[in-house]
Amino acid sequence: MTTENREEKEETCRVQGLLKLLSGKWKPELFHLATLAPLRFNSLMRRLKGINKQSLATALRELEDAELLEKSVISEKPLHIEYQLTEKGKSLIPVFQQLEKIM
Amino acid sequence: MTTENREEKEETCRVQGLLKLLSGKWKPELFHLATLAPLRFNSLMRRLKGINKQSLATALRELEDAELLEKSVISEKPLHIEYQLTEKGKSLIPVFQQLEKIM
DNA sequence: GCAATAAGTCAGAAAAAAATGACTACGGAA
DNA sequence: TTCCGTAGTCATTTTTTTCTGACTTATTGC
Repeated sequence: MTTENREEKEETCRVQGLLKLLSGKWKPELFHLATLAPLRFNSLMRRLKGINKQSLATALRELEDAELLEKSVISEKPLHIEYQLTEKGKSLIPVFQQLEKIM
Repeated sequence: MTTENREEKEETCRVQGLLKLLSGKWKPELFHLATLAPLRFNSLMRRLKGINKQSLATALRELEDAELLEKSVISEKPLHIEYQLTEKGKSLIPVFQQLEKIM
């Protein structure tokens, strides 16, 4: 069996979607912040230095659509919205920790 | 301590570089193929359907620069080049396996 | 009622990533 | 010496992503 032949067992990469979802200029850090505490839009605008509303809104929506984050309306003094990790989102935390060890 | 206050312990995301490296249109699948067997340029051109030389060359160089892949000249019949995972590259395999479970 | 805070949307511009097509360089076979 | 396979590079175009600035909607404080 030559090295060339060994390459035959083709199979599409299933990780692609998740990597695409978590990549880009802001999403890795956004996800990381989400692992620490619930998040609010304007707070994120301040903490992700240099981001703009459009990009933040898009990133949040994509993570929400993928069910890694969920949105909830908090009925406190200034009525506001919080984003937090779903169970699926939390299941990614150990993966991130492993990645940190490798780098 | 309010939810807002809890967000204060800022810390940059260390995973960003690796996610950036492994994302993009072709790199996840390229890396995945690399986990299966050593790879050659023209074989990859055929297997990554729709890719072009430029993009493949760039992806390979980036993974090589990050020391996830290494290049070696094989002195066989038609002298050629093989790309294979480094030890650092191999350490990513279990991470990918974990990601696959989550999806 | 008027301004401020909170959480956005939208259209267009700029920047970054990916694709195209032509070209290069080397070794081996005919 | 000419052609083929292998492994690319380079300049330019196209596509995708990100940014900018103006505008929106709802709630709250004065």
